[in-house]
Amino acid sequence: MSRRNTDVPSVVSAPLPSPVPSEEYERCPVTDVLRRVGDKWTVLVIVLLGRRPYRFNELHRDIENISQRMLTRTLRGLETDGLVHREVFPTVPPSVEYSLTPLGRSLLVPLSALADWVIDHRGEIAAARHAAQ
Amino acid sequence: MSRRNTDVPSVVSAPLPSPVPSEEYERCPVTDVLRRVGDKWTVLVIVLLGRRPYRFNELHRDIENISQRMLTRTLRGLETDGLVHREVFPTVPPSVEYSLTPLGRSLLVPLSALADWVIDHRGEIAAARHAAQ
DNA sequence: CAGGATCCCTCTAGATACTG
DNA sequence: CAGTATCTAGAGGGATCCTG
Repeated sequence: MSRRNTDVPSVVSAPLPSPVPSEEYERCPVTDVLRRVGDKWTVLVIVLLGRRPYRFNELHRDIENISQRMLTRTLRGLETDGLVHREVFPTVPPSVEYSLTPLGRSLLVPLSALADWVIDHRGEIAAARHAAQ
Repeated sequence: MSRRNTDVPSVVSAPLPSPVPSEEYERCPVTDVLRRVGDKWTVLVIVLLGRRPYRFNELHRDIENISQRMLTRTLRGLETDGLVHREVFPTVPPSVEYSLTPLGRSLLVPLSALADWVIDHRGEIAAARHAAQ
């Protein structure tokens, strides 16, 4: 892979066309995933499921203030993208277990790196925001 | 730092209280940064500025279809968080140059890792979405 | 050149109520 | 238990016009 900036590896420093055609970013897969992961609940759900499988109401209890609707939507979105596995046990009453797929588990690695960056630099960000008022 | 899951380092596997108190995620700095970076234009602007400094209309030309308003808002947001530096040259007509701060440049590293993950797995994600219809 | 101001529209989060 | 259905407020995003 060609790289212009040796300080920053990977696709982020790969050449882009100029101007960037709209299809390249409106459907940009990176932004696509960032938007999924950047919503209000998804990261928290992924982190919890990274520890162990959860049942629906277990998540509902452990994530304070999430509505049933948003929990359902978050889980459905993750399931649609193949990040979460949903297993229904035909018991009475019904029981559904959610867990990370191998794909979802692999996402924890870069997500964790980004989370570490935020933790390491949140002071600087807060200071910049404060300075900007 | 304590870790439960040795496969996945860092804060993502650190213990969380149960239930997670609302302040812990509503103002969660990780989600906060993810939401900034997860909007429609921010990543593209960061990536471009990671190559070289840009002037306003240069970005406006190179990012096809972005409105002036959204470019301004995106740059202001990045500036507020200390990720982008804005330098005004008092020429006639006025000239403004945008560049990444060291903080912004450091963000390229985990952002790049996440982008690489997406590139490596976008086939799986697309397949999962297709399978889910 | 680099925006600010204004209006508008869509999309999503969230609350509430109901159900197999 | 594990959801669905409906409604609303607000944010995100865009088009257009205007200016130091």
